[in-house]
Amino acid sequence: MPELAEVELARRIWEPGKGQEIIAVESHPKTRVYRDTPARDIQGHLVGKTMVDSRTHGKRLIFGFADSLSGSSPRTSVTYLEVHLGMSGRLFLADPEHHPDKHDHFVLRTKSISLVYSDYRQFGRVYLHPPDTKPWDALPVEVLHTRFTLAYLRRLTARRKGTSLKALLLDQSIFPGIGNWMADEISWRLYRYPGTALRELDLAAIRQVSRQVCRGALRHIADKNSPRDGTRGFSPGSYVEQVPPSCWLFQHRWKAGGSCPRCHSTLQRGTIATRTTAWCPYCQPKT
DNA sequence: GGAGATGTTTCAAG
DNA sequence: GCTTGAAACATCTC
Repeated sequence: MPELAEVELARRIWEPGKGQEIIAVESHPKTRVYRDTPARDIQGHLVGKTMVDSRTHGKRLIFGFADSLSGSSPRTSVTYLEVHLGMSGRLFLADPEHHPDKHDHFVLRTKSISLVYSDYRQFGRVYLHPPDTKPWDALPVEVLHTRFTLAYLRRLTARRKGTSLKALLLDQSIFPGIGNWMADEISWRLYRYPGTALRELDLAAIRQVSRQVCRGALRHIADKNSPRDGTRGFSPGSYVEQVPPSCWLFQHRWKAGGSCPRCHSTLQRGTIATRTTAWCPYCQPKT
């Protein structure tokens, strides 16, 4: 479920773990989320370390852990744990004695709280990067980064002229962090049918609107403090509740008989680029 | 009981 | 060699 802004919200939920020493790691080692990094590796590398960093990159959550500092000892190396939430993953806080339920794959214990990673569908995954490798160095430029220029985008899409707008926006190597609902939102704001081939589209407009939507989504969680008692995690799309209803397609797309917030035409639904897609037949006509 | 779900990877086909 | 699309993954909700 999580896209760009929800991933940022998840990061904030674990934020109270920063500066705290991990005294134990509990895991269900056989679940699929450990298909890249075995649970025992994570256990071996994180116990006794302190969380010193947390950030997001697209849909990826990256938490840095270093040896707990004592006195004047020099800065030690940082090991990064990366979490991808897949479709149904979530992070939440629990009390130090939290008893993991069957879908809580991963519990980092500190003296005062437990940091829990839960994912019932197990499409998510965790990676432990070798010490001092910065995972984001190898990741595509983020949509809101200054290096996400038109020239950069042109270079990446040079051979993709036949691909649909929807498929393009969902390509994480080009638009990291954009997911299904954001892709529909961007298409709607561009007044283009999501199945339109890239050769018929204006890449500068795609760049501009995708940045708008990313910025807008992040802005609406900016004022939210990370929940101190965040034991319930977050619900999908919870942050968009504050968006004026008339301004976002998102608010309407799943309602039965949902209508376009601009022209009030009944939204259409179908599968484009293998994903459920909603669009307005009047504002986004097939060409 | 059946369909569908806000994601990614793999593989086959074009 | 590149792009595209379907299937698979595992479980819950409607």
